[in-house]
Amino acid sequence: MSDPTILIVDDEPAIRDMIGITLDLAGFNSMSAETAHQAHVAIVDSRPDLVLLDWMLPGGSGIELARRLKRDELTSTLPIIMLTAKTSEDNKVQGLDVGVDDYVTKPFSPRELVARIKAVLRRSSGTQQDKVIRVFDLQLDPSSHRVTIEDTPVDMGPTEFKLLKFFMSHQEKVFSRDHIQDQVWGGNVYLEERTIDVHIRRLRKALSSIEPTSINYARLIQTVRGAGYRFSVKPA
Amino acid sequence: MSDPTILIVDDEPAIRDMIGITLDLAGFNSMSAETAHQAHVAIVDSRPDLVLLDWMLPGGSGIELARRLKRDELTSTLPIIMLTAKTSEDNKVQGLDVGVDDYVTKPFSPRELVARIKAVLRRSSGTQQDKVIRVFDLQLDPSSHRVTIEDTPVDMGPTEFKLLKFFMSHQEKVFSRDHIQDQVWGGNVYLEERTIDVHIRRLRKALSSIEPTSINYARLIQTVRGAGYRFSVKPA
DNA sequence: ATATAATATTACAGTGGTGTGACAGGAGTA
DNA sequence: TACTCCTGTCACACCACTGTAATATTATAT
Repeated sequence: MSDPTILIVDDEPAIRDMIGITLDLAGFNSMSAETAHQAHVAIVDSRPDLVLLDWMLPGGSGIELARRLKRDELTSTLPIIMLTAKTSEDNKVQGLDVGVDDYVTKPFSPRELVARIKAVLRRSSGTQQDKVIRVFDLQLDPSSHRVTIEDTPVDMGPTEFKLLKFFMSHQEKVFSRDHIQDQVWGGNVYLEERTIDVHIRRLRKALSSIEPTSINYARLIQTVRGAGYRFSVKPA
Repeated sequence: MSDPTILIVDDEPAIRDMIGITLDLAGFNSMSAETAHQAHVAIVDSRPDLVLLDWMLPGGSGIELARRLKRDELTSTLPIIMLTAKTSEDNKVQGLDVGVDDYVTKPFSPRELVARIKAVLRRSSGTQQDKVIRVFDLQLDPSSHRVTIEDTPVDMGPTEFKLLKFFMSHQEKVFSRDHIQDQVWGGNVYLEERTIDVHIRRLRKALSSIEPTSINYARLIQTVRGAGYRFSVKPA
């Protein structure tokens, strides 16, 4: 996996720069946003691996953003570290209540910040992203970037892998082509709608290639006419 | 859910028309305003789903309008996409700062514009909080776009799905064909009245197809002679 | 009972959404 | 450089779905 990208959300340019430099030195990619709005746009567009979020954004929108991110299913697994000048227990509790992953109080040392970031990334990658997803004898292992059916490797391109990973981690739910594009390609790429179809086709083809040992796993990728596609264990 | 309405605010008629045509082709309803004042009236009156706002309105009132809309509680959630000829980062930052949801620089391709509009609408519409509707062993799940009877999937077309969803979320109430047409097909299509009957028939057929394990769910769709149809748990 | 209005049912042709193969350009590699 | 793999797009084919008209059936009124 390439270097994780960290989004810094703070209204003070000096803080943003300082943290940015620190993170670069520590081997992270960093990007920054000044407001909650900017941050939300950046998150949807660029899908960072972690967000450093200032508690005290103008308008008190910091915690509001955190709450929104955790509420929305699509961003709820995105790790968030809150930055705050206050040390009061109240805030801490309130922050963790929202579902924030960790908490750093200003002033903090670069070393502490980096350590906490690494810890959170390690924790979240252990539990969330890198967990093997299994459906019957179809296995997808994010960490080794591999898909197997009954322990036989399935050959597919990177895009099909991402597509399958997205579907397998959001089963039994229909996604429009637009939605799929957002999730798999990212928010600021413009595709012909039918392109999705072609990749679906390639994914199905890949899943069928191993057969016919047992069930046809391509059937799990279901077309919902007029609505989009769905990964489902139940028959269509 | 009918087509979203987009308000175009630009002082140049040519631009308004061009965008209007683009949006119509993409399946949106569009309306336009020439000045910030007109726009504000239109917003209050017609409550569009999104505003495309030219940055450079005469009198520099574009950004002023954006700020006002975001400040006013009643319109603060209305998504705004700024249009501008400038590519400078300054404007971008300033625009996002005001709370604008996205930013498109002229000249832009119709495809990009439509893609951004869709993305913003998707983002702002929040997570679908659609809950599963259940009547006895008949279940309709909007998020997976599925209808099941005793966990057996029921096959039906998109229109029948919408029809059933409408009925199940408005039980024990009679609806005229006109009303059903408005709700399921949308307001601006002309249908032969009998067409509704045919879809009712198709829906009943689909609901009967799973049987005969227990009750006949087609009976829940009741004909009310001279008035319309009704979804009811009680016998007719 | 018969007539009449309202609804049910069937059949059908047009359309739009999706599946599929082919292709050219691009990114990465040897 | 030549090669390979991958990607996005197009063009064509196919079929599920749609709306309508025509016919059959049922309910209400005379």
